[in-house]
Amino acid sequence: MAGSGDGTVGKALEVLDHVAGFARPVRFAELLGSSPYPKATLYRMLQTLTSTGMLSFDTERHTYQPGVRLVRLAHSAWAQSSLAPVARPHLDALSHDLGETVHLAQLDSGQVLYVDKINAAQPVEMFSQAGKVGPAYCTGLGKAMLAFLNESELSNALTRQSYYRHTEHTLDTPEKLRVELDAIRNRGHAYDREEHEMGIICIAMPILSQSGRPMGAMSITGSTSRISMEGLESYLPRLHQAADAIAKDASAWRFPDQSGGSRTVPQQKSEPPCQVSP
Amino acid sequence: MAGSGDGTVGKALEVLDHVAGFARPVRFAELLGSSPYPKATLYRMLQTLTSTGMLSFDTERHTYQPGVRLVRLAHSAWAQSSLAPVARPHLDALSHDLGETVHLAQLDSGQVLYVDKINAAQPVEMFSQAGKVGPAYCTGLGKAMLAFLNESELSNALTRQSYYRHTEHTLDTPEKLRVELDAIRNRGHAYDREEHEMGIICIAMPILSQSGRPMGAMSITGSTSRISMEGLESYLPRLHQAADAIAKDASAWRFPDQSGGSRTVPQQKSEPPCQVSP
DNA sequence: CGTTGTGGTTTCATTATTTGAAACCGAGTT
DNA sequence: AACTCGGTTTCAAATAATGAAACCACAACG
Repeated sequence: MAGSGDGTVGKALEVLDHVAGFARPVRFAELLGSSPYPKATLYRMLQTLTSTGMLSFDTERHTYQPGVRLVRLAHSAWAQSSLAPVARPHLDALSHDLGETVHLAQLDSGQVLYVDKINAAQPVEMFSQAGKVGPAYCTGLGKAMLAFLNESELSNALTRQSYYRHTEHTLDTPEKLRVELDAIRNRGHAYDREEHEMGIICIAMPILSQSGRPMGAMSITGSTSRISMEGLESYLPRLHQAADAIAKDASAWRFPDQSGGSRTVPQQKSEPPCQVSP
Repeated sequence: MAGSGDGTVGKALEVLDHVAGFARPVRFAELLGSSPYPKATLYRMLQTLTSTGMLSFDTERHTYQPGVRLVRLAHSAWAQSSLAPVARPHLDALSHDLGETVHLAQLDSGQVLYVDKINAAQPVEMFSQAGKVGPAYCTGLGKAMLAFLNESELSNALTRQSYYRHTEHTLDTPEKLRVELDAIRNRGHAYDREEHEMGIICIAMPILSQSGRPMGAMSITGSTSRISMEGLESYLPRLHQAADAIAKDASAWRFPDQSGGSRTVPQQKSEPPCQVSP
């Protein structure tokens, strides 16, 4: 039931998030303005984060930005904690068969975290998609996952939604949303009827563990100009099959090898500082 | 000149790295075995990291693994701190024209951090490539960047190499490496003559800032079965042109907008804990 | 040319957090 | 029942974080 800041580390990470929140390099003063911490404290936190490579500091412009060390860490997070590696072949097949765009996402802090995307035509946009976050209350993926949370998780998650009215179809209150989630739970899959963005619709399905918890969700997306809700509906069997297959693989996965605990080949010796200066 | 652990946060991040180092879920005891911290301390650190979502804990198997929150953070790191977004069109064009695989990397802690890859044929492998790290001393990309570091940075970086002899062509001492780096600095580009992996060769070029510092490097890779060193050499002009263009764009970049400091649309309300249980 | 302001950095006594040895706990062995 | 092996909790001592205020560099101003 811990709130936000777990000790020093928690605070430091809040600051990190804060910096990442600006989608651009930020100056100290800007951060200070929008931060609960006093000057000196914030200053020292930034110092620490910078010297550990989580942030990088541009000495010319005096700006902070998320450091590349994160990219490295994220690689292992993505490879291990996300469904993406297991799901990839299934998504590929699905997108290939149907010729539509397919998304894979997981729930993170009540938000939809995209972890993979297979673009129908174009050659993928990589990271520019994976790692992106979106609202849960108004996307097919989000609703598909929310619908299968237990009550305590759900009520927690519902608190975190902004209920911003993106379009005229957005479900903009927890009450409306709960009704929809019940329907989804019964039906087994979710729709996005232009609730997040006009002209964009999708059909989404949760990827459930044995115990029925949502490990993630996948969706088939289309634009109203190209496809109708009924059109998407017709993909249901394939979608269902893919989601099941991923769930199955994901559970099977989890027992790689119980062998030794070190990397194959030595790569480096110790840890270092890190700084940018263009 | 700070060593490794900056205060509590530094230590916590070391632990995080440690967990990420295992490329699989790890149990407490395993970590304890290979950690300098006493039981209780390590335990509490893991708790903190888990409750902040940097790690996730599998309650069934009692294992830790990097948390998805990292993926989210890395997205902004990648988009802001890496050359990838700016470089992407150039890499695409290059790979398309030449029909070869192109890599983009940056130096992180004396190692090569891949931030993008355009695969000649296949439709990209996403994160599975971006975020990966490799040795600097025996790759074209690594050597291209090392060659343009200043003496203090270089000697620091050279310390961090493992000099593991991957192939019979690997330069396996700092001395040999320095000679090679001098040559590269004069020549302006680097080769990988099967130094990292037999059958794989590449030509690499640093991407230099105005001040001559290496912001990153790019390479064209091939297998000896398909192309010769001379073949790669013939791509030099295009490679050079691309590297220059990226350098130019990267410097021009850096002035997005000076407008307000908040996101466009509200997305969530506060920060939460995070846990996995499949 | 001295004054005021702004953005950033450092000091230092106070306060809160981290630390780790050791005790403890629960679930399997033997 | 005694023992061991992961894992978790306690508690006084050691350490690190805190933040008000001082300080510094530099630029704009009067």
